[in-house]
Amino acid sequence: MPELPEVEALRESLVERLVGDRFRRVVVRERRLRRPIDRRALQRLVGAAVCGVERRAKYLRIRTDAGRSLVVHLGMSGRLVSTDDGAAEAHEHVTWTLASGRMLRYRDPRRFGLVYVVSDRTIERHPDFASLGVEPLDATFDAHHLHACAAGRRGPVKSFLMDQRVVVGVGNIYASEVLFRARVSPRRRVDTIGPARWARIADATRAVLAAAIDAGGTTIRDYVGGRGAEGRFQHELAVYGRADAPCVACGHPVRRSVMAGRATYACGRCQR
DNA sequence: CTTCGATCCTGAAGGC
DNA sequence: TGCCTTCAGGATCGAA
Repeated sequence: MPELPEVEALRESLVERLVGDRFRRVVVRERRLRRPIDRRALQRLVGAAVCGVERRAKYLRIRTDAGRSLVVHLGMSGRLVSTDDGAAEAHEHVTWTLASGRMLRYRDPRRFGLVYVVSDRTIERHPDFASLGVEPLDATFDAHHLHACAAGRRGPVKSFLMDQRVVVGVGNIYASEVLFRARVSPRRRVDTIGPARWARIADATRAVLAAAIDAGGTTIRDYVGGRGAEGRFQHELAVYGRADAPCVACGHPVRRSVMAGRATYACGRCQR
């Protein structure tokens, strides 16, 4: 479900709700996520104050003054929402109560997500974080970086863009959107891409992700922000989910295909 | 090493 | 209405 813009929008909405507050109680109803939840580790964060809410790739990191961070990954169907009160709904696997009385709720029907605690001292060496690529909104992300990462590879550029070891945060929706904006076919092999296309891909990646963050992310089905609000970028999608509809640039029908088992959308006329 | 396919899980949507 | 199939925003694992 959530790609970088959704997690970043979530981060922004949770910062003001969480920082300065303190975990008072935690209830784990279902521990079987992608990896089992460590109840005791979550329990040991009770009493700790939240001192920051950060994002790395698609991971949300809630820092505490205990020198440990609560890490949340939303998988496909996860939600993390801050409320003033209310009862647990279906598939709400973890509920935190904070000193302010506010609640933080993790809900994830498909259970592809993650909730765990990691020491700030070792988080960079954690297997989830150790091999992550560059942040697409950092200055080090550019055409040169993409070109260098592509050396020795020959697969399609869409899979390459979604490879979190190359650049983080681009998932299935934004991969199609970025390549449309860059006018590059998702099936184009990376060993046939020259400097001009890499530059367009880097520029389009930044532009699409930034616009999606501004719009509060994309809500296709499950995603909501930290206050339960849907994103608005679904209204700005150029190709994703628009099979057979006219291309916004040339009017040619948008084509849906399947790559690596994932729905892929492109304009066969605009993208080469 | 890369790349591909299968897999984890539930619910919504569409076809008949 | 109800049953069945397909599909869904992620990431990992084993195999080729």
